[in-house]
Amino acid sequence: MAFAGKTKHEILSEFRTAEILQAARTVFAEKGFSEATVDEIAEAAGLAKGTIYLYFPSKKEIYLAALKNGVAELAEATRKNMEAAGGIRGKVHAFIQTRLEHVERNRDFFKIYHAEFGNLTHPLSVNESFRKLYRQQLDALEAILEKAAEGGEIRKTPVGAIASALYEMTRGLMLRRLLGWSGTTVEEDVETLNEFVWRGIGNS
Amino acid sequence: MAFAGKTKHEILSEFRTAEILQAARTVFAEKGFSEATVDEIAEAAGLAKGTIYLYFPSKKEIYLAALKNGVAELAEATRKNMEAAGGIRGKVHAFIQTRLEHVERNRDFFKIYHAEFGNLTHPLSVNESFRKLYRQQLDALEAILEKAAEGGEIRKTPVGAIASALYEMTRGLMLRRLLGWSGTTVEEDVETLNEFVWRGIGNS
DNA sequence: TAGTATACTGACTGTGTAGTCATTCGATGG
DNA sequence: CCATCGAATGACTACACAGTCAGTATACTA
Repeated sequence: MAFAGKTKHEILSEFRTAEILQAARTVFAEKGFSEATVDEIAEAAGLAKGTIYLYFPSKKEIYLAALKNGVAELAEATRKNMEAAGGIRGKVHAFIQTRLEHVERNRDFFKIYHAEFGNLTHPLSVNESFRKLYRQQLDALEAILEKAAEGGEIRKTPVGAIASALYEMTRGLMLRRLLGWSGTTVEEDVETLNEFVWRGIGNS
Repeated sequence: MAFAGKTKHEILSEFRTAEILQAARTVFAEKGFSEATVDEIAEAAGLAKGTIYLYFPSKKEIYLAALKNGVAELAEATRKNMEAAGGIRGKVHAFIQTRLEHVERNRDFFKIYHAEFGNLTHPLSVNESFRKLYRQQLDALEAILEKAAEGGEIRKTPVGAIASALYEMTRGLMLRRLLGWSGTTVEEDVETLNEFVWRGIGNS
């Protein structure tokens, strides 16, 4: 981000890369990977197709760059906010809130992200590492729930299934918002979901 | 299904159509729509490509036929079982159970079905009607919850969001099973989810 | 058995698009 | 004002694949 100590070449390169990724996100979000063309990305970026290939080796790499970028950012924000929150109740709330709020600010990314879940069952798909990342997030969630269950903070449940349920019900509301089917604010959705989850796993 | 009163032509036609759809389901499940080729479907069906086009006008139509078939079946089974069940508690249980059990018997279909959700945010995607169907199912679920809330069977909640959550947490466990990440039986998953949901929306 | 009808075939065509590269542009500096 | 050089261009190539259709095989009929 800082330009200090960078050569002219590096500055330009970073700028072009960011420019292309921004355009790619718009196009991939609208059409999906297969239907999008590199020409469209080039046009959206205001560049010729050849220029795109000066900065990325293939269409697939552009896609992966756009995806990984956002995924890492979201995962990190989620992890951080959960860590900062005290107690299982706070952590679950942070999980839901972080993700739902993130949608609003990154609609294009979320369309790509969401579409990628559809490819999870195709072994030879664009992104094999995406499955691992998904698995890691579920495992992390599961571990937190497991610990809370042991500590008596929540009732005993099969935590693996609950982690999936929690993850996916949140994603469900994210999708709902993406489709414009929510007449509610993010805060309301967060509270609705949080209360639902909590009454579900609470030991009261 | 019954062959009575059918011409030779009709019988053959039905048989070939079913044969092709079966092969298509296998191929589309494995690769997804874009990555699958008509040649592969032909090979899986033990037919030449030209023959495929005697029974279907395009690749897209094969896909839609394979998809709609299964979607209608699942929706109908779900509706029926929910209707037969008494009370909101039974209906919710029927919803979860029907869908989770269906996965086990229709793995290929579910991979296609699941992949299609990924395309929901792409307006010009293969299947525009899929979104409507999804919406209808959510609306139906919402209506049932709304009624139960009015009747005091469950506590007052924003039913739209809860319907999405319920739908998607169920789909989440379906995906979990599809990926082979469940070490549990269907019955266990059904019970886990049902208990989670019920404690979540119960007014006790 | 010959003649006809119908199901099937697979080599071929047309198209869309990923990726290339010879050429042009424009900035810098002598 | 010209020379040099890296960045950008876009016409072009190669290829994959959906969809076609002239030709073949098979089943029926008389």
